Amino acid sequence: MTGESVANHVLAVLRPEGRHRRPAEEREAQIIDAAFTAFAAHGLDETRLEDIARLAGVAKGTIYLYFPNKEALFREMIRRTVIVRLDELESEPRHADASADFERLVRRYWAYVTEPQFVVIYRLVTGVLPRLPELSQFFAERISLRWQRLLQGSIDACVRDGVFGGPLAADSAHMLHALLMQHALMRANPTVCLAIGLDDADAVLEQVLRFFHAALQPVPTSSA
Amino acid sequence: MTGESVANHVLAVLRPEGRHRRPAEEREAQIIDAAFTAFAAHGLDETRLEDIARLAGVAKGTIYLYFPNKEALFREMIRRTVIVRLDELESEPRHADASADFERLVRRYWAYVTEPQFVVIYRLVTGVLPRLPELSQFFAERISLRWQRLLQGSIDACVRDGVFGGPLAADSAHMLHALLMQHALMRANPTVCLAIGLDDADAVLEQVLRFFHAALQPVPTSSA
DNA sequence: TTGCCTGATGACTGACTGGTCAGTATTGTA
DNA sequence: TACAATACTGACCAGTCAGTCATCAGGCAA
Repeated sequence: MTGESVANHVLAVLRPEGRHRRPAEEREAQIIDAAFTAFAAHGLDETRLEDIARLAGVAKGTIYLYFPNKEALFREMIRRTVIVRLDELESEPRHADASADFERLVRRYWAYVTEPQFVVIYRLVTGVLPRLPELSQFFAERISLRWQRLLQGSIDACVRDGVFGGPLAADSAHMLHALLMQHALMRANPTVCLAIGLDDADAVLEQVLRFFHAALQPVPTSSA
Repeated sequence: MTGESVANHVLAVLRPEGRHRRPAEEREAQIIDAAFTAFAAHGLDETRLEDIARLAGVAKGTIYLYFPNKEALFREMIRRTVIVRLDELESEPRHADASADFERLVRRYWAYVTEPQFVVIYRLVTGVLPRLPELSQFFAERISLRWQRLLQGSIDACVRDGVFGGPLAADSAHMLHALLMQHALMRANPTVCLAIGLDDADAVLEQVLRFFHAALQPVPTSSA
C-alpha cells in the first residue's frame, strides 16, 4: 500500500529470504503497512505493538529501531499514506478544455475519497484529534484546502468558458467539496447506504454533478 | 448538559450536601455529565475512570453502582446526549406555510450540528467505530436518516407549493444534509475555518441555502 | 440510644502492554 | 577461520488502570 519501490523489490529478490539485512526502507514499509492494517482494524489505542510486529513479520523490538514510539509510528503512517496518494494525484496532467478538466478533476477526487483507505484514515485522524491536534491541521491543509483550491481553479476556468455561471460560482468549491466528501463518508456507513441508495458510487457522483451544475447554471432564470 | 430535571434540582436543594442518599437519577446524571466532559476532552481510551469520578464528585467505585463498566458508561453517555437533544427537536411545532417551515427546519438543523456538543459526539463516535460498530447504526438512524426524512418531507411540501422545482427536488434531502453537515464539521477545524472564511455561522447557512435554492429553482431554464 | 441497612468509598489487585536491552544470528572482512 | 559489526530478537520490567470488595457512615426504625 505504501508502494514498495522497484529498487527495494530488486534488492529483496537478490537477497535471500533470511531474517537479517533487509534494507531499511523495506523494513519501514513493512512496518508501516502492518501498522495501517492494524490501526485501521482497531484504532490507535486498541492496537498492540506486538500485533503490528506479528503482521510485519518482525519482532516488537525491531519497530523501535525505526520509530521512536507508537504514537510516532501512527503519525508517520498517516503522513506517508496521505502524501504518497497526493503525489500520485499531482502527476495527473492538465487539459485545455476547462469543462473536461473539471470533470476529470472531480472524478479523480471522487475516486480518492471513495477508496476504503481514505475513510479509514479519515476515521483514525478524527478519532485521535484531541490527542494529536496537529494532525488536524496537516489533514486540512494537505487534503481539504488543497483540493478546494484545485476545484475552485477549475470552476473559475469553466466560468470563463461559460460552462458555469451565476452569482454563486465564484466561491463554490467548498460546496462541491462538501457534497463529495459527505457522500463518500455516508457511503462508508452501511445503514445509511442501504437506506438512501448510495450503493452505486458512479450514480452518486452523477447525482452530485447534476446538482452542482443546476446550482451554477450559466444563464440565470430570473434575468428580468 | 443532560439537563437535570427540575425535580432533581429541588431534591438536591432540600437534601444536605452529605455524601449519601442522593437520588439515583441525580447521581447518574452527574456521572454522565462528567463522562461527557472527560471523554470530550481526551477520548474514550485516554480518559481515566478516576478523572470522571473526580469530575462527578464521586468515588470511582460509585460509578460501578450505576454502570457495569467503562464502555457501557460511554455508550450510555452517547445515547442519552443524542436522545435528549432529539427529544427537544421533536417538540418543535409544524406550520402550514411550507416555505417558512422549511426555513425553520433547516435553521434548527444548522443550530443542532453547529453546537460544539454535536461535533464532540461526532468525533467520539467516529473514533470508536471499529470497537463499537453498533454505535454507527444508532447514529445513522437517530441523526442522519431521521433528519433526512424530515428535510425531504419539507422539501416535498415546498415543491407542492411551487417554492422548489426541477428534476432534482424529489431526492435532494441528502444533498442539503451533506452541505450542512460537512460545513458544520469544517467549521470545527480552525485551519479550514480561517482559510475559507466560515467563521460566521449565519453567513455560511445563508450561502448554503442560496446554493440549494439555486439548484432547485422551480422554473427550469432549459424547458425547450 | 441502639443497631441494622444500604449507598458510598478508595485502597488494593491483577492483568496488560509500551518500551528496554542483553544476547543472538548473520554478514562482511582479513 | 576468526573477528568485528550490527540488524534483529523477545524475555523482562515498570507503570498503568479497570474493576473489586472490605469497610465506613448516614439514615431510619424500634
